[in-house]
Amino acid sequence: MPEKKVEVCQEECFHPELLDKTRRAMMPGHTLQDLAELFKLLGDSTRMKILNALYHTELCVCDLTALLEMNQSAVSHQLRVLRAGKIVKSRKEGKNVFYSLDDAHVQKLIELGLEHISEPVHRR
Amino acid sequence: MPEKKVEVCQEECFHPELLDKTRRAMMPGHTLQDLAELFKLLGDSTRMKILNALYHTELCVCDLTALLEMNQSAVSHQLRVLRAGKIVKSRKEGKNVFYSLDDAHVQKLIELGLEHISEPVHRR
DNA sequence: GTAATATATGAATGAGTGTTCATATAATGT
DNA sequence: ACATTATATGAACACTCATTCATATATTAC
Repeated sequence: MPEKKVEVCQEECFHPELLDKTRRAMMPGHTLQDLAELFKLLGDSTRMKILNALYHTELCVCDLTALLEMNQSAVSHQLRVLRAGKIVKSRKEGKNVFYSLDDAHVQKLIELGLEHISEPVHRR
Repeated sequence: MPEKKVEVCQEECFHPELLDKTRRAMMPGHTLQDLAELFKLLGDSTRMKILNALYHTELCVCDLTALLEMNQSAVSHQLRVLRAGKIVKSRKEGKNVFYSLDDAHVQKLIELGLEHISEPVHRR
């Protein structure tokens, strides 16, 4: 059998010194993982609706359920995801549980995201 | 059969006036959808690695393939996703295709995200 | 105590998506 | 022309994840 084919491209293609430099400049893997996980939390329209609803005021689960016109169970599941990600916090009051945003960064992230999607047509 | 059970909670639970006010303050559905879709693009560790690699310099596909130690096909697929989302742009030079970030918002989003995940222990 | 209501949660299901494999396209060199 | 290399892409597969259903827990009212 001939020697195993190397899976990376040949000399004229990649730029070792640039690669090394880039590799050193990159964030550690676990940081990138955490970042991706954070954005994944924001990457669902149901959760985005919830966050937008909580943007100005706290709301209880059944407020959110009525607002989103969704299954209460689905709302609770998503709230759990957001709570686990430290995006929202909860406060119990009698039978109700009120949710609110837990981090000002979230608002800023949403605002920045808005700037991106409302950008004028891209070049090209 | 008795009348259909209403799926929203009863009087003492939700707050109609607050709900109406919140409803009016919320962004239109398609905007929230677009926002979620943008964040979904950032919500994958492979794509986040690519974006971090392109943070300071442009790179060709095989540079990225070597850097991520992944299948070239997987890298190309993810680049296509990022390109479709207007996150990166490409430039052809001979046999190589060089990719770079297409929007300064992306860097800002990543920086903001970093602030969130590197936040000191949350209250509570 | 029981009944009613608000919320949480586990299991099942179905849709979405990332990776791999095989292959196609495009550009360069001979 | 052919061979080689870089990149793109379609199909298949596996895995993740959002929603639904059923049910459990907790709180209030009676």
